Amino acid sequence: MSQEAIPPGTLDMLILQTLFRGGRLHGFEIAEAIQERSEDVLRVEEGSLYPALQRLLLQGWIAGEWGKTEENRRARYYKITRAGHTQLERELSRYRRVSNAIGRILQPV
Amino acid sequence: MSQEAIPPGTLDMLILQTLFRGGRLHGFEIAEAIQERSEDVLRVEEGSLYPALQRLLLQGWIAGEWGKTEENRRARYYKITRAGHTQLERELSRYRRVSNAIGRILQPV
DNA sequence: CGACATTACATAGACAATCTATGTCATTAA
DNA sequence: TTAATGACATAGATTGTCTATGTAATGTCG
Repeated sequence: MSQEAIPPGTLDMLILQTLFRGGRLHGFEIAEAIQERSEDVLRVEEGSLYPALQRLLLQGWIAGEWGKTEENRRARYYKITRAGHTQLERELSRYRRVSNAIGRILQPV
Repeated sequence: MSQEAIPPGTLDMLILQTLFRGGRLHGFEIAEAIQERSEDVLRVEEGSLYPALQRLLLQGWIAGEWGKTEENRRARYYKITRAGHTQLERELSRYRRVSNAIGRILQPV
């Protein structure tokens, strides 16, 4: 089944939401979670994921710390911050607003 | 009320859908229709609109002809072609697919 | 009559955000 | 000891929107 790219402007929201739901995850797990919950429709490339995580760190919306996976590999674990949660709410409401607006344009008569 | 930009990747679909519904419209009317039906949430800038119309013309998805508005101004009137309608269907189904996938990620538990 | 706002189309360049391609390093498996 | 995999990372290409600007024609108002 053909996978789709993440629509520009939604990646940060999807990462924040995934961390909000998932608690403490490293990069790979975040990408996997997005792919799985989308039922394989969406796929996050690593070249999009890691720069996005850096942006979110820099904004203070997520916090990260180095650790080890169960398979004993180094990995950076992230969790969403209080400010990140506020930001998530902002992005969610903006997304819904736009989404509904597009829906009104698309809906027949 | 603050307006939002058109999400990247959706403008062509919105134009095609507007022409599908509206019949024969010129550029300005298309932009107005999108803004109105979105209840003023979305706004298409001219710098986005006209290049998009050129793309669609080039692809053969819309056809255009010069005419006069009711106020006697020159304007280019567009209508959607058969190929454009096929393309619209493609873009609609892709949009819904992605939209639903994002919905699954966002929905609580 | 002349200045100005408005309508409508158009283009160049800026900018944002994703992707592709590539690379590194460490661990586990063959 | 080599190969495959997991995990992170960056550079550069690409795409598509926006901002800013410009032209031209019509209608309006002092």
